[in-house]
Amino acid sequence: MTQPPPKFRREPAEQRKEALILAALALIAERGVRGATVRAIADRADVTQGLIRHHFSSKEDLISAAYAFHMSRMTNLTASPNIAEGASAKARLAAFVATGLNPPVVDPASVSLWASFLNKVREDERMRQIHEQTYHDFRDRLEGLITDALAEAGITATPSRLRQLAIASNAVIDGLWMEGGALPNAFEPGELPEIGLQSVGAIIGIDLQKTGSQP
Amino acid sequence: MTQPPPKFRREPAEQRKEALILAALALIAERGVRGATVRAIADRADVTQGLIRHHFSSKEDLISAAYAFHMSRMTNLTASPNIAEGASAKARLAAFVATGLNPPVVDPASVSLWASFLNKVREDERMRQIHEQTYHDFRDRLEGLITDALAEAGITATPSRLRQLAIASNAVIDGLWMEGGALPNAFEPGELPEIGLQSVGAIIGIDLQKTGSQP
DNA sequence: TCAGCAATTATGCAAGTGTATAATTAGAAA
DNA sequence: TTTCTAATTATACACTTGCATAATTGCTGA
Repeated sequence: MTQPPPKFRREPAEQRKEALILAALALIAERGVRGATVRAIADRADVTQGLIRHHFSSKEDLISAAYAFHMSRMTNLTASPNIAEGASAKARLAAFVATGLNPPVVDPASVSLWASFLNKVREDERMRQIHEQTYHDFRDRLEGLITDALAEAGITATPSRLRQLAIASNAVIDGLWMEGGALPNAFEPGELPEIGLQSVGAIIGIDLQKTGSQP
Repeated sequence: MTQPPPKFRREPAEQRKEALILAALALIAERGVRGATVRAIADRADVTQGLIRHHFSSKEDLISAAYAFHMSRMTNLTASPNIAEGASAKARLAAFVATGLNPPVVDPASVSLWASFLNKVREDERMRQIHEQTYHDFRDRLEGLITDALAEAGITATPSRLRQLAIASNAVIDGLWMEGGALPNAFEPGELPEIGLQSVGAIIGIDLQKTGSQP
């Protein structure tokens, strides 16, 4: 007697939750939050819809988890320095800017996800906190890099001015990121990081483009 | 015999269409596209739902019209020069930047609307065209102002460089606009235009802040 | 090997969705 | 006043939605 093949596989909870989150994110990016129905998500994850309610207390709960997951993923993407430890502060800042303006950070799906979540962020308190913290994390890292680069160049700046430089640089990066994702064909490859480096450099008063990777 | 009061008012088609569009926009800004159901829109416009189908061939049609209406409204808001005819090019550029970074252009509802529509833009060809044209209109106006301001200051720049300066300046404005709308409490009043003027000035190499309104 | 538990499926429901279609009726025109 | 038409309401239908509940079933530990 041969056994009939199993009708489904049991997965550890954490693993299945992540699979459901990934399916939700893919659908939200493709069709917006409204296209990410419980049934569509379950379908994409090759699972029946009841399972979602078993792992998440509600659809809102899944969406929140997906948002947190996505934001953390984006943070990790931009966090990876990708540059030698001993590099100059200027080189590190330049690398940070360039990373945020190249794939995979610049990506239509990412921008689409960001936009889809923005509305929920305004309603849901938990989401608002994730949003604010991610934004400030990114800006604070930027401010730190700017501070170091200025010090390295022998330029002094008040904390208030450093804050403004960080806000402005962050705005350039965000703006370019957004436009690059929303209008993927409007820019040449490499144009976004080039403009970004040039502009952040002009704002803080340091040329970031002619940067050898060596210290 | 007194006549019973009329049970409803007949409005000219264009007027009712605009009322329906405004109701739709208000709902989308408040609750996102998913909250803007046919019934909710009709309710807010003090009308029964059937009327929507009489004036628009489908809900999609209404949403498209609302998007075009909103974009045109935003364009008009930023287009109003609000500054004397004979003003210097520098002053006109500064006024343009400041207008885009103050209310009512900077506004949570506007950002929310923009985000809500972004997904639809990727699917719907008609919406994509509206989006691209609005973006390029704004950027082209910016490029014209930058060109004039540079010429006025005796600075020459290649067309390619002018394009890059416009993209960069546009990105700063967009980024600040977005952050100001998404995190209304994260910035002091007047901080956004201040940073915007400072940054655009640094990017193009002209101080835009110490600008008397006189030519 | 087998008992028990949690992961998974199966089924159904009540509310809300966009849309269609027919019945009213306000208001201008004659 | 009466007619006529387009604006408006009224009603209903088929479908989707999130959620609940009960019935299975894969797997692990004794």
